[in-house]
Amino acid sequence: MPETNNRNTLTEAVYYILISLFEPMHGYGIMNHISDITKGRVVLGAGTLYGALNTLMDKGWIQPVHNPADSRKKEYVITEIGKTVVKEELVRLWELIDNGTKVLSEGQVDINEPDTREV
Amino acid sequence: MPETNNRNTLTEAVYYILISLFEPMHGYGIMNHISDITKGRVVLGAGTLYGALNTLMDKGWIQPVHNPADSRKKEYVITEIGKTVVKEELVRLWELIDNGTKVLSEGQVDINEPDTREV
DNA sequence: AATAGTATTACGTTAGCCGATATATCAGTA
DNA sequence: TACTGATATATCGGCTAACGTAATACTATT
Repeated sequence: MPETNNRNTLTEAVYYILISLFEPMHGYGIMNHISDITKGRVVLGAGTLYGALNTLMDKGWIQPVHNPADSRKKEYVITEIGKTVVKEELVRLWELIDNGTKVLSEGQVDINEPDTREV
Repeated sequence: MPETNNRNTLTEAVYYILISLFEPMHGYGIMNHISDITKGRVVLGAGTLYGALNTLMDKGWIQPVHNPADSRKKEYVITEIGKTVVKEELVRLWELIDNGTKVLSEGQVDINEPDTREV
């Protein structure tokens, strides 16, 4: 029984699906949308997409939307819970960037310089 | 043959190991350091840590450092390649944050408002 | 000897992702 | 009409990376 569930990070696929669904969108549209806003860097396979959609539905992070106009297209939209998850993920991403830029700006410790860091 | 290798993202563990090694550090110290700077949010298991260290050595992102002072401690440090990887990861993280904050600031489309979006 | 610090690996589990495949609809066109 | 290509949903199966646990072992300090 793992007490510390470290899997509280979103994959890139899930993250982009979630932020795509701040407006209602159908599966195929999500694929194209993600490819668009990442300039082709992130391209989801069909298995990834529809698999993730099911998982997200089970978790209650997204929900289906009925659109009577085109019965062929099944639309989804993010839930309030899903929005909270995205916000929490953004906090985590900020932490990563903070810690990363910190060491990059500090650069290397000069080996000839006396090291005044705390032990 | 997958043209689009989508595995160009760092895991949280690898990311934090890399930025820890902007100054030389030994395995056990890395564990504690990561736990420190993430305020206990990220705690690596031993297997995760040493497994990742080996992988990173193979990739040439980190390299061993000899410290004659304490032969018991095997120190590592990030390479130039490793630093480049971190910088590229930061670019990716910025993209995620940009796209995320964008939809969050835009908020929801008001359902009573005429929808002027493109089709 | 006991304790704390440190390194290492073997092993099992799971998540995540992709490719292949099947199916169906629609628009355009030959 | 029939064909074709793009659109669209869905699932199965398999591969791999990632992770954690546990166990082992060594060394320094007390």
